[in-house]
This record gives sequence, C-alpha cells and structure tokens, in this order.
Amino acid sequence: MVNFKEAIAELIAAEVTDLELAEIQNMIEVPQDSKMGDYAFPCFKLAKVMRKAPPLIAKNIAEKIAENQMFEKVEQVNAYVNMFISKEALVKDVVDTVLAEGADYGKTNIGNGGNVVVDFSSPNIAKPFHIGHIRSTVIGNAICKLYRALGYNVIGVNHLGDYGTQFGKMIVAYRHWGNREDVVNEPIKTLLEYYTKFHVEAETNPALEDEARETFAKLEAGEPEEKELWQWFRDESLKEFNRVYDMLGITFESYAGESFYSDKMPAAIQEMRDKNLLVPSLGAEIVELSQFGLTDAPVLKSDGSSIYITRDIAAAKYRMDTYNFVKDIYVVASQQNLHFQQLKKIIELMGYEWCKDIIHVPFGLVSLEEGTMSTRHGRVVFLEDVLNRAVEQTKEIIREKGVNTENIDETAKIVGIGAVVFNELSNNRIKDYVFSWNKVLDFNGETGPYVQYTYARCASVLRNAGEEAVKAAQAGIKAEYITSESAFALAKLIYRLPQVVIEAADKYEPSIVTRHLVDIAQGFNRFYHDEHILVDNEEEKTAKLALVIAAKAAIKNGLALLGMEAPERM
RNA sequence: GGGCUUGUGGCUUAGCCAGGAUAUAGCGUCGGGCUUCUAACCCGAAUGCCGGGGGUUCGAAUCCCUCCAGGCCCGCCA
Repeated sequence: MVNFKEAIAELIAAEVTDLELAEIQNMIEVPQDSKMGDYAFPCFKLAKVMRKAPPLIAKNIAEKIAENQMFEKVEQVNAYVNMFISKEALVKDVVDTVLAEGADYGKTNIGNGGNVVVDFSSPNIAKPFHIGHIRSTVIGNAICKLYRALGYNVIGVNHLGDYGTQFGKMIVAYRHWGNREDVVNEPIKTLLEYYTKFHVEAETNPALEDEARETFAKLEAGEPEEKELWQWFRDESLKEFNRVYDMLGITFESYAGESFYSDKMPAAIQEMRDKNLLVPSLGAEIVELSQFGLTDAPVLKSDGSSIYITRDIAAAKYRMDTYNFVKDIYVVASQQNLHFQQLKKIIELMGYEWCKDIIHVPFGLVSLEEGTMSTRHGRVVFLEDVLNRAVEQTKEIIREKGVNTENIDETAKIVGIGAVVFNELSNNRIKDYVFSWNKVLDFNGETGPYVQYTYARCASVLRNAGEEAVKAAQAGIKAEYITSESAFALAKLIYRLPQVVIEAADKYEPSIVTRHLVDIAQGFNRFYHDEHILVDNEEEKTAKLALVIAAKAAIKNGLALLGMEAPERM
C-alpha cells in the first residue's frame, strides 16, 4: 500500500528545505474532523525559519503540491495545508491489498525472525486462577500475537509460581489437616482451604511459620517426601489451569517456572559473589542499590534459601543463553515495578549490556466491589466462573434472538469468552479497575460481541451475495462505486490497521488494536446502514462486496491479534 | 518519609510519549429509525473551567514546577 504520510512528507520537503524529511513527516497529522482533510500540515513552526506568516506559507505549499495526482483536493485554511487524498486511489489500494493478503493483512516483517521471550500469566501453583490473573494472561497472549505479526519468533513462557515458602506452608497444612481424596477431587479448592487454614492457625501458633520455612528448605534440598508432595500439588493444579487456558485458546512454548531454575541458581549466586555484588546484611545477603536510587535487594535469605529475585536473575541468564533474545518481556503487575528495576540493575551490574532488553510491561490492579481480592480471606472471583457465565449468557441471548441455534455451543463459546477477553483489552493496561459482573456481561456498545456481530454481518452479506458474486469481487473492482463518505471512511480505517499493529506492539498496548477494531466496526455499521450493498448494478455490487470482504478480513485479523475468534453467524 | 502511578461529561474512557484548528467514543438519559443485505445495529439531542494553581510557547488535556486526591511499592512473600 502507498504510505501517504511518507509520500506527502516528500512532496512538502521539496518545498520546505529548512526541515528534515523525518521532521516533516512527524508534523503531518490526521485531522479529527475529516471535513478538514485526510492529512493536514500545520505551518506555525515554519514561521520563524522562513520569516513569513504561517497562512502564507500554507498557501504556498498548498498551491505547489495541489497538482499531484495523489490528491483530490488541497486547501489552505489559516496556517494549515489540508489534503484530501483521491478517494478512488486509496479505496482501490486498500481493497486490492487486503484481498491479496487475506489472513496476512496487518502483518509486517520488521522483526525479521528475532527471538522475543514473553513471560506471562505465571500463576501460583495450588492457588485459584482468579479474575486478577486475567490481566497478565490475556494481555501477555495479545503481546505474543502482536510480536508474531511483526515477524518476531515469540517464545511464550508460563513462569509458574511453583516454588517458594508457600509450598512449605501447603505441605505443612496438608500433613496436619489434609486428606488425599479431597485433593484429588477438587485440587485447587482443597489446597486453598489448607492454605487459608494455615494462616488462621499460624496467627495463634507462630511455630507453624518456622515449620513451613523448614519444609521449604527441605524441598529445595531435594528431600524425596517433600518433592513428591510438591510434584503432586503442581500436577493437579496445572490440570485446572489448563482448563482455563483451553477455553481462552492460549498455549505456551515453555512452562519453565521458578522450580526449573532451582539447579541454576547456585551458578548465578556464585557469579554475583565473584563480581563482588553480594553484601552481608542482618544475616542475609543483599545487593546494594541505594546509590542508584533504588532500595537494596536481598537475594539470599539468612537460612541460605533463595528469593524470587534470585530465581529471576537465573531465569534471565538462562533465557539469554537459550534464546539469545532481542527482548525479554515480563507482563507482570505494576506492584512489581521496583522488583524489575532491581532485576535490570543487578543484571547491568553483572556486566550484561542486554539488561536494556529486559522489559517490564506493568498493568494495574483488579479489585472487587467488596475490596481488594484476597485468596486468604476467600474474597475472590474465579476466572473460569466468569468465562462460563459469559458463555451461558450468550446462549440465552442467542435463544432469545432465535438465530443460529444449530451451533449454539460453539458460537456462545466464541462470543462469551471473546466478550471477557475484549473487555480486558479495552482500556490502557496501567489503569486499576474494579471487576463488575454487569460490565463483563454487557454486550452492547464498545464490546467484543459488537465487533464480532459486525463480522457476522459481513459474513451474512457475503452469503446472501453468493459465491459467484464474491469471486467477481475478488477478481477486480471499479473503485468509483465505493467512494461515498461512509465507504471511504471505512476504507481509511482498514488502511491504518498495519500501522496500528506496529504501534500497539511498540507500546506493549493491545488496547490500541482493540480501540481500532471498534472504529472499524463502527465504520462498517455506518456503511452498512447508509448504503444498500446487494444492488442490481453488478459493477457497484462487486465493488461494495470487495469492501465488505476487506472489512471482514481486517476484523478477523485484528481479533486474532487479541486472541479472539470471529463467528460467521451470531 | 522516599519512589512509581492514576485523576478528562452522571458512570466508563481515548487523546498525553513525538504540543496545533470546534476534546474521542461507549454506557446511562431524552427523542427518532426494522414489509430492504442480522436492530448484539444506526441517527439526533443534552451533559466537560481535561483534579487545583503557576510557568514555557504564537498555541497546553499534552511539556516544566507545585499543591490536592486515589492506588501501588519500599530486605529475607511473589
């Protein structure tokens, strides 16, 4: 496709020699109101260098570039050069490109096969997979897909929280009050009960805490009894997690969690020691970071056992050795900002220049209307329940509408789960939010079902048009029939998708894609409402169908980047 | 106390990084649109001192300073 911004920048650069090409391209903007053009160039900044009034400069530029075939019209309005791209040229360019590229539309190859590690989801074993986990899981999955679309080789890592004192607690609780049968029947629920009971009992019996630490130390030392229990808890928990991952259609390239690094930590610790980074402090060993504006990081407990930052150091080294990554992305809550700053700094102090490629992608907190989520206090909403309820509600809606009851299970799954995923990816990830059943189960307005519905509408039009007509559209069109205001607006939105994908990946912000999909869907629905597509005039119908095919492909590809499917009927 | 972060119509929210023309949308409210391709849709109306104050600039929601309010984090949890 033609890069209009670039082409315009070149045209203007020929007239304005005082500025660099890149700077000019940066100044070109897309007006909020399309009545002011498809692109605009403000001339205020040029006033100083050119020593002329901005409107005069704008007038000059407008006159000079107006003849270019790319434009339908170029106007000077005050200090602005407002440019209107030839509708026919743009629409044809977009439609031809999307129809040719199909499922690849939106992809680029700027990654050139480089390895990107994405550490995401990473739940704690033996704890419930609750609504808070949706953030890392769904955002991380989308970031994986975005980077793949940019031509990177992505390694999705589920860095399971399968190690640490918590397992000491779990094992202690199981030994005191546990029952094998309960664990087998309902692993997470039962293990959570043990964990909760442990904390209740520990309040009156502090010796339990010591027992738990001791038990974890045994586990880390490889004692068979502890190890067996740990393995069992881990296996049972993973079974439950995989149910949720299956529903969400999420897979990982690696499940190397914290325990995976237990035998890799001694080398990392030794290396830090050799590099004189470890300092004894209150019985423990720390890395001093106060001179860098950070707080000191303890990396070894007084009993010699490891802490999570120790494991993260070993993990980062392992990933570099194994994958030679260009980026090592951690999709982890903003609560851990300090932790990742410390991690980066320690890697830097160890002398590794790739510390700059360690990227923490933070996100805000999810709370409940009753307050902060707390597994210990049983104040928790399970992700699986949310997904199931969304699917159930979708089924009810489909039954009410009486459409497509044949594949109701399949459709309800795509739409219900899509609604939850889309909702999660709608806002800037850094913001905190309060989980609300009403909001996730609202399927009107800027929602997943809205976008999917638009997709189904596209599919429906194409079905009604028949295979012959669709084939004709794919063979070539007369673009003059799709230059109406709403058709052109839709084409422009589809045109922007590849740039939107790049921007979203660049900022690790899937919501940029989500928002754009809503825009495309709105654009399509306006077009659909304003114009009759299946008209008698064959050439007109063919051109309009081509635009429908393009919109449908853009929506499908965009949803795929968010980890969502698109139903042909709903 | 220190650090990070958020604050935009009744509610949710885009724009802030790379400053520009009447501040983006959705929900809700009010009004309108199905004998035409799926009404989970579309159109219209009302609603904003963009947290407060100062500064930089021809121009500030956007940059700088400061204050206020919320959230998170500050050595052996993750």
